[in-house]
This record gives sequence, C-alpha cells and structure tokens, in this order.
Amino acid sequence: MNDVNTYKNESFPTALFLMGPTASGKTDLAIELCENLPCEIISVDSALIYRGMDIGTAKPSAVELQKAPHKLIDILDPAQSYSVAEFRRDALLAMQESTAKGKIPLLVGGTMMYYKALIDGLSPLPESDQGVRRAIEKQAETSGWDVLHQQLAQIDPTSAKRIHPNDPQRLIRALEVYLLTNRSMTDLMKTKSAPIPYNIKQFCIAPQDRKVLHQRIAQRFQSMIDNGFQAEVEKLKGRSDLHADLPSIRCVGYRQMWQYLDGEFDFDEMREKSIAATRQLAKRQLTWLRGWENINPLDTFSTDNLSKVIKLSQLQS
RNA sequence: GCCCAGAUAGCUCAGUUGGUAGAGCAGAGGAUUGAAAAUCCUCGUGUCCUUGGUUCGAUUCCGAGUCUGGGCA
Repeated sequence: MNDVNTYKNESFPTALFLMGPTASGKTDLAIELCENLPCEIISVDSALIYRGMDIGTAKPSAVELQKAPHKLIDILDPAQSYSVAEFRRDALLAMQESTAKGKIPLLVGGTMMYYKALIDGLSPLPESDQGVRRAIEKQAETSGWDVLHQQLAQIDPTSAKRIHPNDPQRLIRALEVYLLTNRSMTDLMKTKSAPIPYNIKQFCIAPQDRKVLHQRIAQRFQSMIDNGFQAEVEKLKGRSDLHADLPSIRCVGYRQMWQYLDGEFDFDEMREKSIAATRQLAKRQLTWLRGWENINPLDTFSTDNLSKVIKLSQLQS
C-alpha cells in the first residue's frame, strides 16, 4: 500500500539517502532539499573528506556550504587516510546528532561502499596495520603475489577463491586479517553488526543517457582547470609529506595532475586521462547502483526532483 | 613540381615470407567488508585508403590515384 521504497521499520527516524554517479547533480538537489525540508546534509564521499582538496573534488563552494552545511567534509588532512569503518562510525554519530535536534539526516554522495557498509553493517575485522602490510608487500617482492595467494588458499580457501591473484589490495587485506587475529576473514565475516536503526528512503540520480553524463564530466573538468586546479595540486605537491601512493593523491584528477607535474605526460594527455578516469568512476558507481535494493530513481537533471523526493518521502515542508 | 615515408579497431600503432589480422589506450559488462575517486576480472569483424594488374587466392607483391607527414627545388 506504500508506493515508496523504504528500507526498514517505520518506527525508526527517517533518513534520506541521495546517491548517484559523479557529476549527476547530487549536490544541487541536496541543497535545494535543505532549503525546503528540515534536513542536515551528511557527505558520503571518500574525497570530500580532505582539506585543501576543493576544486578537483568538486566540493560545494563556501557559499553553498553556508546555505547548507555538510558534515564529514574537510575532516582529514591529505596525509591521513580514512576507512569505511570510520565512515560508518562517523556517519551514524552525525545522523544521531541530527535526529536528536529533530532534523532529518540527508546523506549525499557517491561512495557506494560507504553506503553499503552503513546500511548492511560491517563484520568485526581488525583495522589496517601499516607494519603488517609492509611486511606482506615485502614478501610479495621476493616471492611474488601468486605465492601469497597460495598461502591464503591454505589459511582461508573461501577468500582465496573469491580474491583474484592479481588483486594485491584484497590479497593483502585477507592476509593482514589473519596475521592480526589468527582467524580467517571468512570466519570473522560470519558475524555482522546490527542493521541501521533508521527508516531510510533512498534516491538515486541516474542518467538515462550516459553520453550526457560524459559530456558533463568533460565540461566540469575543464572548469576545474579554469578555476585553478593545477595550482591546487601544485600546492599539495609542494608539501614534503605527500606522495603519489596516498589515498588522497590517488583521487581522480589529482593522480593525473600529479603525474603531469612530474613530467610523465603533457597537459593534453593529463586532461584526457583525468576525464577518462572520471568516466570510469561514474561507470563503477552505476554498476553499484544497478542492482541496488529499495531505491527510488530520479530523472537526471530534472527540475521536479525536489517535489518528487518530498512526495515519495511523505514529508511535509 | 620532384623525392622519400606513411595510410590497418574510436585513438596510437604492431603484423600477415600472399591463405581476410592483434596489442595498448578508450569504451562496455561485472566484482566490491577498515585504501573504495581504490583495487581487480571479462569482452576485439575492422571497406587492413581507392582502383587496376599478377595469382587458385591480395590487406600483404607490382602500377596508378587520393590524402597526410618530411625532404629537395
């Protein structure tokens, strides 16, 4: 009888989730919503967390942030790194703060794994350990990744089957979990945290035609360049404590600009690679979205998304 | 005007001692549990510039033409 896709128990407080690929217009709609509903925006974005990374991440402007403050933006220095578990903790806390004030948490962003962890919860795995990771990498250098994959097959055959031998990131993680706890990742993942205590209404802005999104991506990158993106990265590069392997510097655009500044290729190639990387990001986000449960689709770049969200959420303004 | 080198997948190119071709990038699909804007997996038919000739057979050899580089006048 309810035509809205809601997630869980209606006795929980309402929360709105606004998802969508990069450059789809999430921020604009979120700000509009904020002006019409008692919302507080919580960012779900693994790049907006970094201070001093504004232009290349398409961070909302100071004016926009004044109109509609975002939580979980500018919370880290680019030298630091974040994790999905930290996000879940921080987001839950921020949501709680909003509801305590009688406000509706409005989660906005494109980091789909963060949404997934927030909704479905995480298993009690240990947090990452740089020392252990370095040791594993060192071993890989001498013995090769396939040997490590064989080792994983011994201690955790299920994970080994799931993780491709060429996927060092996941291979390291699975081995790290075992070294840290003496238990396999598969074993630990049998336990999961409680479901999210909110009545969540999920919306996604998905482009009907990818070509349009691609066009917007190209235009947006050009305007980033026009607005001083290169200078922004030069400033980061001037710091001695930042390097190309940091999660912050691996962000789309920053990585390519960094490489350009290192002389790896010329400016035009940098622009082309950055735009391609952004398209690829959007594609991965759309892959997440395609099978997503309980989601209400919005028309891309449409003008009546605002009223649609309000109506489907059964909220009064 | 003459000489030389190219012309092959959306792009950059490899290759076929003559039996209709394959890499990288781009693109598409997928995975995704503390790095996730990350990391990884799968997917390659295209007048092999046009046109004559040689040949059982030409994208490949020969001739001519067109275009693009470079050189000489």
